Amino acid sequence: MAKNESGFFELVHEVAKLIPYGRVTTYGAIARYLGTGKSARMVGWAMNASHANPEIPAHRVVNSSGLLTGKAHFETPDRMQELLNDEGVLVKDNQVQDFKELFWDPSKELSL
DNA sequence: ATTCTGACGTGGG
DNA sequence: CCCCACGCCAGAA
Repeated sequence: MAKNESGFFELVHEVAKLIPYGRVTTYGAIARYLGTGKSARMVGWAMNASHANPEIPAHRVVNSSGLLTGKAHFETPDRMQELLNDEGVLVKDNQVQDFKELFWDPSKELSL
């Protein structure tokens, strides 16, 4: 693993796997951490490949608003909220409660 | 090479 | 609060 995969996914996947239990992050935060900057779309897109990597908690990745935008891409639309709820992350109307507190910024946490 | 599409982000009306 | 447009860049057809 960690064999310098030139693939953009690999970078996103590794960061996603670093997301602590019961925490959430945003596409933009990951994109920023990778240096992609504004290309937050690429992050979400890379998450599409996460289907091949069950170790990647895509449910912990939400948009800047804390909305479960990618829930539609899960096995079932309710699966994402279900998983988050199981981790202690309260979700209401596709929106993460206390998102600000649960927000885990890689470029910030990993930078310490 | 060209075109299109995105699980986004930010800003403006 | 809602809707629209632009930027951004990597990969697939």
